[in-house]
Amino acid sequence: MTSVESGDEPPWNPYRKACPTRQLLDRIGDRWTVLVVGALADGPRRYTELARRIEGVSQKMLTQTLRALERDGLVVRTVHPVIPPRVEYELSDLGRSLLAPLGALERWAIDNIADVLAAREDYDHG
Amino acid sequence: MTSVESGDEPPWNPYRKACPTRQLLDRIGDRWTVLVVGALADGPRRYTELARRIEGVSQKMLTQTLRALERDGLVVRTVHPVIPPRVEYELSDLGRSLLAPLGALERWAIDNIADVLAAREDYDHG
DNA sequence: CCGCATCCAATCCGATACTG
DNA sequence: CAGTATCGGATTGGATGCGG
Repeated sequence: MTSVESGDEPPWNPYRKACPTRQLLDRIGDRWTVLVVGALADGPRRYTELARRIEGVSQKMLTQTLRALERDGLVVRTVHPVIPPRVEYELSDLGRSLLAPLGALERWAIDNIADVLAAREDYDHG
Repeated sequence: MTSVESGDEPPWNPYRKACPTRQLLDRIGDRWTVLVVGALADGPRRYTELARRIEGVSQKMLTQTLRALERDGLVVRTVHPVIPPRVEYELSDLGRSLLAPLGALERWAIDNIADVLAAREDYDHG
């Protein structure tokens, strides 16, 4: 239990649990968050639309992910009081501002996936 | 740069399991990968040095994360045959190229964490 | 149409003990 | 110093059924 943590470390130190980067990573780290944000990039979508568009997501995880995004102010949920219910989700300004860094990551993935797969092949066989 | 397509869908569709973005997210999605990469940003580090620097990581997870990064060609592991053993880890060129998009994400986190926390507060109390 | 509740299997991960 | 091996609690997440 030797605490290396000196009580006055800067809050952005990524090794502290309360740091922004850590919190963001905890949010986008899960399997679905980034996919949902991406699916909302083009504009508002209905619940069923998202479920159909994001291959493999279960109702449970889609709902859970949308709630978490809504809670963090990244997604706005609008309920239209009609029958049958119509619920639309769209990115907030904050949510849209996340698209740029996410896009950079996607760009990296596309540009470098071949190298990564090749390295994996080498590692497993060599 | 060869594509990894299988079937008729485009390889960059993030909803396909084999897509680069999905694979990258699976890699950086876990709790420790990004922290380890960050801890190696300044140069080579020894195993124990990393363990000490990354607060809260267990031996098991540190080793596991380093192996995964090595397998993907993002980290280079060098064993110096001396007693006691000396093992150094450092980012490869590929690994270093990941620092930019990761940095963009970190900047977003720092710039927007306050808004996220405020939204959370609203959601929980309102 | 939207989404919550429950069950349950799979996985993750920290703790602990041991090794060259 | 730099790991490996194993156990068990905690978490994740899919499947299913129900409710507004």
